[in-house]
Amino acid sequence: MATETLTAERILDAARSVFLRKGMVGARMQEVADEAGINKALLHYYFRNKQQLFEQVFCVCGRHAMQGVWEELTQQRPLFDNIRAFVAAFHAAIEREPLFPHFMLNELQRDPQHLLKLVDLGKGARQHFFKQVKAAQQRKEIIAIEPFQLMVNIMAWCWFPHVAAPVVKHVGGMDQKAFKLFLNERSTLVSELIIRSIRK
Amino acid sequence: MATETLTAERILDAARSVFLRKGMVGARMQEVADEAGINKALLHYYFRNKQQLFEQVFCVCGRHAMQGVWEELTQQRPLFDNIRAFVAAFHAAIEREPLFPHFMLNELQRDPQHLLKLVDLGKGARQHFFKQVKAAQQRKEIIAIEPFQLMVNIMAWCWFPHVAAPVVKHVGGMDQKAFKLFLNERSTLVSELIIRSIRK
DNA sequence: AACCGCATTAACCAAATGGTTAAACTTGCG
DNA sequence: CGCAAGTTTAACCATTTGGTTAATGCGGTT
Repeated sequence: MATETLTAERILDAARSVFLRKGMVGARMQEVADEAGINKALLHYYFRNKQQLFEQVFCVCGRHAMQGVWEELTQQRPLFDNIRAFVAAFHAAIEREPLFPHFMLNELQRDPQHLLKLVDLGKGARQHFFKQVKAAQQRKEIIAIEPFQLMVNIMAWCWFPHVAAPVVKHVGGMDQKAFKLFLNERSTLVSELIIRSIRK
Repeated sequence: MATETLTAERILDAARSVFLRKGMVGARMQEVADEAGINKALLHYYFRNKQQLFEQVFCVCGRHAMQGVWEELTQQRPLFDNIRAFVAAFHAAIEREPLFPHFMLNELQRDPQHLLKLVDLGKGARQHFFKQVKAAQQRKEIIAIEPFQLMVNIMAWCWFPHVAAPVVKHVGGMDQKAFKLFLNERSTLVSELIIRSIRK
């Protein structure tokens, strides 16, 4: 039977869910097995050990969650439009996998080794972005700023509200619904304020 | 003998170091004991269990790390000066405890219960800040923006580079020294760009 | 010295957890 | 059918880890 791929798929789904919630350290193989509806031994039959299972999930998740987001930076459009599109795409992507930002940063802090598997993902997009920023600077459209600092600024405003979700919710006195509204407002606010912060 | 407070102090120091690096889940009581240069049983003699030890560390750490930072927002100064002072103070504080941002957000994600112990810390400062923002808006000094969004924007630019330190370092191709330089540049850049993003 | 209370330790315990093994079940095929 | 190969499971194992216990050390008091 071709049940193999089905089971493996079920395992990967369960693993992704558990790892995203608990992280590599906090995740329990038993919990993954339970959520996949299988025996723990079968887990080891498909994935030799926790580390290997984690790496599969990590790579797939990293690629899947940010799918199509980086590309928005490489389009043949004015810089500001690219920024707007990128922020909007990011917002939409995270809505599908809200725990991704925290998970990713957490695991990279724990073992920066994993960086090597992901860093190349947005490389082309970043290079294109840097070039476009420098061009805009030469045309005096934006202020003098290290392009990398600008990149970090954009990422910070996109990622932080999710990484710090519990704090933001609590300090702002929001429930889940209010928080979603808050994020929605941000989606456009962020691009406009980023542009405002650099426009000449 | 008054060695009691001394030992307890040594334990708390060791615990803070270990917890900051490994987090509550990844920390090992044995490692704390080793780093404090004592027996593991003595650890439980002073702090009944891991949870209690963690909570002590968490509270002390949260208060200590941000000491004097929030206050910068409550001074009788123009809004922009308060923002500049806050960002600078934050930068200086984090330099003393670089792992604090990641630790804090991680633990709050794991168990938002801890929020209750810290949320009141900056409450007065935030209220004062919000009032000042609204006043500046009425005087047409800054654009219309939800004060809370502005607050999140400031925090995001301050916290994110530290929370995402490994990624930032790696993508930017920086070693430790270059990273410190990068953060130093940011310290002034952030306040100026924040102001730029809202100034009318 | 005898004693008392706090500080400290070595040895131990029980639960959790990642991982293994050997047996059973399923399915396709000659 | 009967067997071979892949799939699934119950039971088991070794290690780690938070936590306990009972004994020892040690300084001050009478």
